Amino acid sequence: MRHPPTLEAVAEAAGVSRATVSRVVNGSPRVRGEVVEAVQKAIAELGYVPNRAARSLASSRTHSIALLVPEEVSRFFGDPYFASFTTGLDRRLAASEYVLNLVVARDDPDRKAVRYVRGGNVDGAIVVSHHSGHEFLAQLEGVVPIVFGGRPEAGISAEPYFVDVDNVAGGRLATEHLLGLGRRRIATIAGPVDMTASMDRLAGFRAAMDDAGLPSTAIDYGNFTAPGAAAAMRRLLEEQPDLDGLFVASDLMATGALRVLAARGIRVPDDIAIVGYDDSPAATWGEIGLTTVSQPSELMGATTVDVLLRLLGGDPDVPHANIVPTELIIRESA
Amino acid sequence: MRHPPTLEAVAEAAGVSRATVSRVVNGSPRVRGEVVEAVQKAIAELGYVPNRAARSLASSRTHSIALLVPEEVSRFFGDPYFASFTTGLDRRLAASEYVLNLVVARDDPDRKAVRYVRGGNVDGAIVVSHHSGHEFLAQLEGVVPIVFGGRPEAGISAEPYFVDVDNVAGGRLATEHLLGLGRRRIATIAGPVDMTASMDRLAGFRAAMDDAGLPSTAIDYGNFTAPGAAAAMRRLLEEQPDLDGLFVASDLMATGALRVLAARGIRVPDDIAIVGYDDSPAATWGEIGLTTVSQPSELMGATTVDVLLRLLGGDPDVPHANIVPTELIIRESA
DNA sequence: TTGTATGCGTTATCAG
DNA sequence: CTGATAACGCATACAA
Repeated sequence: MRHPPTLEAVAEAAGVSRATVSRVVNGSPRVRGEVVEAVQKAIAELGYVPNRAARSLASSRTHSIALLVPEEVSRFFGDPYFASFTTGLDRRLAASEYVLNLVVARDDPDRKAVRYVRGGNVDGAIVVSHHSGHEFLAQLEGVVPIVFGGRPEAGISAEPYFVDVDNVAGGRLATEHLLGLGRRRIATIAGPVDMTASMDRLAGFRAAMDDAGLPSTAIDYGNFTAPGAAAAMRRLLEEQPDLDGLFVASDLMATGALRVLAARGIRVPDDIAIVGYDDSPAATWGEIGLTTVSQPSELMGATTVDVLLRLLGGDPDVPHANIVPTELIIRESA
Repeated sequence: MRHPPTLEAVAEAAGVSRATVSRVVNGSPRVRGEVVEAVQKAIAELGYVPNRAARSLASSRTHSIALLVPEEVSRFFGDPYFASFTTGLDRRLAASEYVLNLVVARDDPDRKAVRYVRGGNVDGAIVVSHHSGHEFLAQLEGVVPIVFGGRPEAGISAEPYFVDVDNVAGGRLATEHLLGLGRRRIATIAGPVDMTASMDRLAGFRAAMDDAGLPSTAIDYGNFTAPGAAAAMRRLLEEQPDLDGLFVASDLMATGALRVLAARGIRVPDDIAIVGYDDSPAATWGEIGLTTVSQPSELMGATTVDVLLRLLGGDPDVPHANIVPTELIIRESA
């Protein structure tokens, strides 16, 4: 592990001062053309790469941002939403000077994540999760700019920057589609009660049912997991066997519900029409394509980066709430 | 974004020198007890967190390692192997002082990944991928210690450190399971002859048969594809119609073999017991679950970290080849 | 346009 | 056991 070349070495090789080399490296316009060339030649020959720690120490900017994911690693990987979100984020980030540091930690016992951010490792952070109540995030308040993928629970941040879809509108959209198909005995499988996204979708469901003059009583909860949704589906069928419509708050949960229906010989969409949420890959895993509300998660990831970069760029009027549109993707299930 | 407290501030608050504070922070044994307490109190009160850039610059250690994944982001997330590998890796790393920097880049046009590592951002790197031929990795040679998850293709690294499964043991494991079921007329469908993984599995098969005093003559090759395996299956049945056991060197090939058996009305496992390899999703595609040899990917991730940490710790005799055991996943086919 | 000098926050090497 | 003090590699006011 030999010693890498420093600015000093490049300067010597090019016959200029360190300051000039630094200017060339940072693309300063006021350096004479031939000097630039000479320096770049020296850089190439020596294989010089700026030392990030030194650069960061001197400029107090790290050129890296953290993606904080307060989830289990397995959960992070298992959920297509995160995959898609991260893809959009990564793509957008690739076009910038920044690099991404992924910090996945469900709980943060040693406060490693907090120490990481507070230790000046990153210029900003993006937080994505389906959960809330991670009060350790409060420790990051005011340290660096933070943008949330999905509106955070109140209490985590006073006036957060976030990117989100209009989940109430999404829930309404799904439900109205079912109503438009003539379904009247419609149930919903919601996500966790401690998550705004989940609760907003439920609110949209209720609003649509109210508007149609129908009772929105068939409600159960699936915790955003397939097994959880399967259990919810069983309970719903027990209470109301003659359901003809179902809105499930995530596609992953929908797969769980579909499995239960298939096992009982209940046909989709003939007997029960189903609308999911997310337009994740899970929507097309099964025999029949799932009609679903599309969360443009890739766009959300990209937008989150945009917002953060504007913040880092010192843009004075970045909006706190950044809402991206949802749309209904119609397939076979409804 | 206020100015975070520095060592200096802590030193002043505790009435000692910076050097002493540094010692306390780094757990040096030779500091008087009461002084330690005073310093820790000051640290807590000020909410001091060491600045990583400065620390890294001074000590030339970053306490972070990179996970380099030369794949598409979507591929990285979609593949259960990576998910599981990363889970094991992350768990092991959580117990250490290190943090993980994820760098996913299929191609590296701007050499961002290379620059990142060469820029002194990490103390070491772990590389996982299904692909080979990523010559950009050669640029990292000698910069920091690197450990590969899975033996890298020759040419990427002269004498690489890597973690891999023991394919010979895997082939043996599968075959011995068949023998343990009382099967005696056992055939195998191997992979390509020019792949070590494939040949090692075959060697394991032969060794197990030898040990059992049985002839290992029923051998054919399926090129790791389902059609190839189907053809091999037909040839094997032609030569020896009374087979009662079969070891197929990949689950994908097993699906091809199973199709042939089904077409001929040969029952699995009643007539022929089958063991596959990989524990891939293909193992559960069919009607009957495939008993298969699984790569303990989570263990591999953890082991990769272990190896790297030993390297970083200056351990003089870390083995280059680190082989982890395989395990048998028993389902219905054998 | 270029060079000089200083400081960024820590660690590490000396003395004491 | 503790305190000065010199690096660490780079960016950047300030001079020239």
